[in-house]
Amino acid sequence: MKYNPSLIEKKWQKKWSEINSFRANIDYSKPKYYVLEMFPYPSGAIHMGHVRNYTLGDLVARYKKAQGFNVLHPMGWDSFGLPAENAAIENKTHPSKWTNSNIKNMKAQLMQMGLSYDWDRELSTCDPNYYKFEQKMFLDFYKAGIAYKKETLVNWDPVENTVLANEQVVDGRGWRSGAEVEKKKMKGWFLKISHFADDLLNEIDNLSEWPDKVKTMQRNWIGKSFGALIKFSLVNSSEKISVFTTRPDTIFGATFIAISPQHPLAKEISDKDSKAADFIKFCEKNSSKEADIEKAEKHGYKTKLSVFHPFKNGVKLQIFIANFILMDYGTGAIFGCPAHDQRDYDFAVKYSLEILPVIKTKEDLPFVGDGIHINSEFLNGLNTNSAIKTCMKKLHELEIGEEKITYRIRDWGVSRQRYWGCPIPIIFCINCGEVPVPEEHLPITLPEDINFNIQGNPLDNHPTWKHVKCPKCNKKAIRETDTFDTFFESSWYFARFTDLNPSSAFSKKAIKYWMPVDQYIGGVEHAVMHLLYSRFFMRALKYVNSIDLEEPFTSLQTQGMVCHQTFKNKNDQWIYPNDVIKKNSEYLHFQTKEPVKAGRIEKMSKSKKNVVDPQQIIENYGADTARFFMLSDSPPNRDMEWSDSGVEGSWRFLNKLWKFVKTLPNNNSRDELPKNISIKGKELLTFMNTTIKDVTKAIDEFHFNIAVAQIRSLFNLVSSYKIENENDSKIVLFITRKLLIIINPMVPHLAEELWYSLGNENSISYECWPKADSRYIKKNNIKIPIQVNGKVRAVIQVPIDLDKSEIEEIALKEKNVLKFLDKNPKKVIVVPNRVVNFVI
RNA sequence: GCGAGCGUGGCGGAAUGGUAGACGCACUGGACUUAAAAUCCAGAGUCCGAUAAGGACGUGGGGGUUCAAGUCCCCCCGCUCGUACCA
Repeated sequence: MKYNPSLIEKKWQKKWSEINSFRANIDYSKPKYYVLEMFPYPSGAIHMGHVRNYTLGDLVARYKKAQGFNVLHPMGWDSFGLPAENAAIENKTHPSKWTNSNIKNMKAQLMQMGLSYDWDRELSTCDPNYYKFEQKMFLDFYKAGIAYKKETLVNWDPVENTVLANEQVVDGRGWRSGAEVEKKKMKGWFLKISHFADDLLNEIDNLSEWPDKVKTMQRNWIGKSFGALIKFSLVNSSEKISVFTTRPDTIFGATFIAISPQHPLAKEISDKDSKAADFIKFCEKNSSKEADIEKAEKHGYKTKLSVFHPFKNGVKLQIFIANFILMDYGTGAIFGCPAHDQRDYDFAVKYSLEILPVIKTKEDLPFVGDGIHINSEFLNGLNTNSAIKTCMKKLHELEIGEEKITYRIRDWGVSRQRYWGCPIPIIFCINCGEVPVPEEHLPITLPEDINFNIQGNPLDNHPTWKHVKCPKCNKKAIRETDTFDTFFESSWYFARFTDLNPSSAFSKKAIKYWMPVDQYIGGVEHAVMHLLYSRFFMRALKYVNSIDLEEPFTSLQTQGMVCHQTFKNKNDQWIYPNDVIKKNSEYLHFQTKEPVKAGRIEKMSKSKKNVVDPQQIIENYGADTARFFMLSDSPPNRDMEWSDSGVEGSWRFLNKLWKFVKTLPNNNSRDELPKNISIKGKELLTFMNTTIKDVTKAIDEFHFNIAVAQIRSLFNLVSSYKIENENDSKIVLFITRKLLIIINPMVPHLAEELWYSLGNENSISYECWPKADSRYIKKNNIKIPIQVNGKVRAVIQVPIDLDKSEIEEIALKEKNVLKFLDKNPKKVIVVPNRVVNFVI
């Protein structure tokens, strides 16, 4: 019988579902293990990125189950979001219809992959039964003072009458309308993540099982910096302007002041100065993306105002409005010290401002390093650190400044002017102002009858939905028509999975047993925002006594992207890999037979057409082959290349495995070894035990590609073993059983089928993960390289743990070593069991 | 721009500071076949050498630390992710 994946995969998926193999229940007799992959946005069909992510998670889930853990492995849908609205506009389908049909389709696809999810715990964030809890959470946050409303600038498309996401602004224009995007002030809801900034920062140190790169990125994102607030007095005015600086020591090098176009003072100035108003307008045309702001050419407008230098008598500093000063950081105003700051330097050169060095250096300006201060009166002769301290003291004395800690992180804006999101439970009343919706009125659900032909927010345009009576005074009032940012939903779904009870968001018992998530796996693109918001959310929920937990994820693994070769035809148009055939190392178009140019290997994306549909792969090769290939080539945290030949290789291997097990003498598999084991048999068992040890280590360290390589090696060895007698047969069977158990988390359908064909009666998923038998692993002899001046000249085989002197003696007998030892060695380095190096 | 990561044969990748290239793919030769596919066996970093022994070179580039560097340090180049309203 040939290996027929479509047959056996369906069979086992059905069986697992019948016996509820993966249903998770609280069981205090076992240690728990919660594996979670980042849930998908239901975009329509699964892509290779999903296949990779969920294959990794499934391996962990099945591996941990085999190790005796009580495993929770759930899956759900991050189903609110912008694409559903775009689809609604383009295809005239309702977001909910579109979303739910996508979910149905994608769920069927995930089912085909044989993933060990407890589908009883499936959730979808656009379901009122999910989002009703987050309306309650928001009210709790609001009452506790960690949710508040403030004014913010948004991208406004004047043609569509819509707020645009950064992604929808292309070269300063709306992607659909093509209209020039304007900045518009709008009020929106914010969560006080800044209140938890210190804790979020400090606790990073305790996330020992997180990748360092993610921790570093989060630290930098929070961006705590120690500095000073300095108040400058305006000339001819009683007003003062505060600036934040991390380098108060360079104050004597200050030659100008720059403020953000959104600074209140800029507003004041523009009221009287039309050119200033024009300049601010010009700045507002620019992109609001940080990258664009930083890369944009620096522009400034010289106002008529200036300030007094706090220490230099009679010296005045001109105030500029400048496009590169961010209102959100520090005080939205800086003093410019061109000699010791790159940006200030560029600005000073452009506007011919004075560049006054205050730190001694031989290097070119700007010099941003540490050094001895000059031209700085009472700071002269001091290094940076002492100059900062001395300056701070002086600022205190004169009562014009103080120490100040600032954070780069800004409060989280959660308002979106969109339909397909969770409604924010606030009512605006002319008499009573903001009124939280009474809890008994929750959930506030979205109206179904919406019109996407009218531009703007459908909730705002809806004829009746927003008109309500004020819960306090019963007079006419209107609902908040903003909905939540979808990061809101993804900030607590992992906790919800532990118990889907309808009455409250969390059950204490379930949270206590299952949380935190032991292993969280997802794309590295979420390294900061989603993961930081989730960490914040748990703290915020704790703050309002909703949950007793801080860190949501104990161990984190981030996966790289799935890439594929790109192809273009002679007209430089992208070609689907499916339409390309290879002939004599040349690529041709399948239909036209025209030559095709092979381009770079890039992240799979629809625009470049270098996508491979997982559905096709599963249909052609089966889920196990797709899974096995996903695991075999690249380490999970790196980008991987999907290659057709690589898939073929995995397919071939699984076929070999199939054939090998199917042709074994079926003598009712028993987990036992014969009494007499030949030398050859012992060698094989040594290899098996070493493999078990190494595979276990590789899986623990998330190096699944190494685990695959080692399993392949074991298979190569055991399948080429010549069975000569009953004892050999028993050994091979014994090893094959172990091989199937350790490959089961990778290719569960195949492993299960072969397991039964060996005569076993229970699912392989109930088998325990094998332990390496240390008696077999111990080696007697070891190979040691002999070097002369660091170059290998020979390799010797010696008993393990041999004396240094004896190793040296043996090494000196090697012909090729002697050939290079024309002098007496100056030094001999012998590292037992490792290396010998003669230095001449 | 800033923050973070990555860079090893023809390709994906392996390697506690200690024999660079495990395992696989592609390739080449052979077996099987009327033939092809599939399968099985063997070979293989590059160059010199005889297809040997052996040697030289070799982990993006340049420098450094060390008896010894893919691995540690400094500088540079390239690519990727994030950059706060995509998810």
